[in-house]
Amino acid sequence: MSQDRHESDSYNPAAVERKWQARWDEQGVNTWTDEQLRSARKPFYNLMMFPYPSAEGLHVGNIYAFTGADVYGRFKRLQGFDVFEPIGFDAFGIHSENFALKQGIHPSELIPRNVERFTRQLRRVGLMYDWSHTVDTTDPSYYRWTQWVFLQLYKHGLAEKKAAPVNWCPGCQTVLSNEQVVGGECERCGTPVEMRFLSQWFFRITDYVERLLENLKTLDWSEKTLKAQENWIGRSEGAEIEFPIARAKAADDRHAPAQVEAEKPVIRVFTTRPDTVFGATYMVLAPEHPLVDRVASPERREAVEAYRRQATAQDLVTRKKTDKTKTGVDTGGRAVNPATGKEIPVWIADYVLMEYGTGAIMAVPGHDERDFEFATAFGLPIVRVVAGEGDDASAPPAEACTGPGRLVNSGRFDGMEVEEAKRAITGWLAEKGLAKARVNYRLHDWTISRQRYWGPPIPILYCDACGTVPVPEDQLPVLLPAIADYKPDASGVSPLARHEEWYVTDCPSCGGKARRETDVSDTFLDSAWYFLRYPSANNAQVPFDPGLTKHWLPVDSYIGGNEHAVLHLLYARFVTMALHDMGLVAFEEPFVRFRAHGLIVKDGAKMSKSKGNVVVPDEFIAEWGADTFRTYLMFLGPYQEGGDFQEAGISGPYNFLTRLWGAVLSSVDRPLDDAVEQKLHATIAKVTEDLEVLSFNTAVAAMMEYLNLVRAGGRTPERAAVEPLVRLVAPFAPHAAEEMWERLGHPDSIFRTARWPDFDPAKAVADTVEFVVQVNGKLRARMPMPRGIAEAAARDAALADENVRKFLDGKQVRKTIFVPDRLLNLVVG
RNA sequence: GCCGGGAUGGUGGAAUCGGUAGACACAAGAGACUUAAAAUCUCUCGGGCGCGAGCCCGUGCGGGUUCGAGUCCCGCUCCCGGCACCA
Repeated sequence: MSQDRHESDSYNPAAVERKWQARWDEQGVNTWTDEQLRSARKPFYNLMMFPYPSAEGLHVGNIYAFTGADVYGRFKRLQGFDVFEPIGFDAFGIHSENFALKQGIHPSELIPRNVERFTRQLRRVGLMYDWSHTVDTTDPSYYRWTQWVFLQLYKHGLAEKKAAPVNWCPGCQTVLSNEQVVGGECERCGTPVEMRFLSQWFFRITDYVERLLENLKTLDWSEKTLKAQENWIGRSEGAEIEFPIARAKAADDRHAPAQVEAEKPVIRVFTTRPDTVFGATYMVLAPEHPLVDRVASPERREAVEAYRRQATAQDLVTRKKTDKTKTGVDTGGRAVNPATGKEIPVWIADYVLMEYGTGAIMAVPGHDERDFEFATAFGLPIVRVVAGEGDDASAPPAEACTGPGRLVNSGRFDGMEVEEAKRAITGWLAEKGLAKARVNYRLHDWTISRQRYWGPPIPILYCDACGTVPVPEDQLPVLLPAIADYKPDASGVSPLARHEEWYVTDCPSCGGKARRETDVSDTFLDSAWYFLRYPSANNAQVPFDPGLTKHWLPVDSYIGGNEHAVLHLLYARFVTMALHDMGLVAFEEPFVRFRAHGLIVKDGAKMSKSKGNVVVPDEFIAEWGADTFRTYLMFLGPYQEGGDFQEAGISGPYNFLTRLWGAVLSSVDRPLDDAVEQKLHATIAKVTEDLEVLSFNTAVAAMMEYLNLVRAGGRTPERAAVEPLVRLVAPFAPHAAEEMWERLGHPDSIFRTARWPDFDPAKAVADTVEFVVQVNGKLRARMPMPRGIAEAAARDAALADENVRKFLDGKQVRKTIFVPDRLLNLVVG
């Protein structure tokens, strides 16, 4: 007798899941051939952020994120879309390298091991991935094209090498992007970041800043993600104003008169408050400002130098602390306030940052808190130039006064309101050539050089004869050599710079000796274009096939963590926009819709090794099955807010699936009960609406509620009652749904043959409603009423109710509020 | 400091075009079935009063608008996330 029959009628998750995962693989249920990708009728690109394959393995947070995205993808598939759901590994980067160093295992050995483990875990969860279209950023067949992307940006003038102040992490011994510096510390290792001047490759993301900001309005993204991007870009409107230097140093004039003539002896400042220029009583330059030497008077030079040394030696954490006592020194130099014509002193102080604006400010102590604090500490003059309601125009403010008001002590602008004065004063100074309206951004160009080993080498050569030469595209990839001594050092150059046999090569242009760029590129470049690669993952000829790209992109739905709101998402947008301008892709924005999922916490705290509250998913899946685990994760809270992982709670979804299983197996062919039919339609409607907006927890609740009715009192369920429920539950518990689907007599996979159930809105509502009667807004009676009951009839029934009459107390009903099918409110007294 | 999001039973959370607060689930308690256990099914489950019908109170705090407020407005407190000596 064939043992292929079902041994048992009780729900055995492990057996069911093993069976269906094997069958999906055998039959290619989730994979696409390139031919199929080309001919798909209703393409739907369902993307989730690919993981970094850490040695710890997949954690609950990953599974939570992926399951939500997968539930949505499966839902779309059942709705008839051709869903492409790929996955890959973001395996380059400092994270991986640091871990490899710690373990003493070479990353080229460690990473494949981690990838393998991740793959095994992901498969166990039953995600609908197309395992025939994966990417691994460390594979030469992938990073070849990452290097290609670099070259495209280079060719279009968007990549340039320049000496610049950079964030240097002494811990990781590499340069970091501003995005990777969190509170003055390295995002990876927490070491305080120092400022260094190094020659680095930059991408000119600031060329795109206005579009990156403007396009945000067109995106269907989570509000918090949009806001984070907006904050990060940090646009502020104001003016650039010139303050002529009053006393240029005599020494300079003597030694380099021509240069002095060429340079305008002015200090430029950026301000968002040009209206307060009459109140600028001194100026401050950042200690690193190039004009410091020029303005400093000979007798102050020593003090200035001393302060400068002290300020630059300081790490950026301390330097950027708001609550720090203000320090600074007078340079002895003076500048002219272009509004008042008066000479004012020029100071240097570390509260002015070289990297923002022009690195110099006009200080208006009367109307800026920092300037006020500084002026108070050093006895500099404070003048009021804006007076609010009840302010004394003649007296200097007792604290920085930043509110609205009208101008005073500002000559012809007196009496003008602040906003108007901003425009008027900028215009007035502009006429004299001393100012212009300017927009300033917090966003800086993207430093992509990394003095590390574990990344794609930057595809650039330096030739004595030809200068900077891009590696010809047909010579890509520039392979990352296998070296044993990949540990970084304090030299400021990459470990690759220790390998002459690698970096010395022939110049492709003149044939002479050339030297390779020894830095590798930032990991964020790897992930800034991976979504373009997936459909073309098996094409070795091009980075992304134009036809497939046109057919499948932009991405229809993208789901990931909000920790990437400003890093990955901004870079991906920039790269896409640049490729669009090169005519390589048809769209500017890569992700039409993005939703940030919430965080899974344990006992109210973020899971972390040090707290010892990390939940290892494997054990739960082994104990309860992937279907229960998935359903539980989706049920525990609103997906976009995350929730608390409580072990006890998992039995709820398990019971639900078990009860559903029992209902399916015991179901009989019998016409649907009226009440069940109504609830069925209502449930389909609810689940459909909820899944579209990722409200997974309420969708699960609706299904539970429906099953409770179907099984109420131990009644035998109708087949027609449970069959649609199997389809509704399939996105959450795909394996169990397949098995139940099969036992209901369907030979092929539910995801291939079944359609998402339709509902009839007319049948989704009950014939009888529970009608509420209020007296003066307080609930006094509930009564079953036929749907659509008229106000008059409802009123008659209400007035007949004993309790209602009691509260009416014989008084005149002054007013009646009638909400159809809901309530009647009688207002008396 | 600025910008988002939030605060609802013992617990996770439902319900916001203003209209029955606490769906669904966990935990707890009681019961049915069973030799027993598991499984399954039924009931109770915000606080107080009442034999009961029912009544009063209750969605972080204080006001307000409204026939009616968890939901809207004003003023606070606390928590989470982003930005921050950004000129």
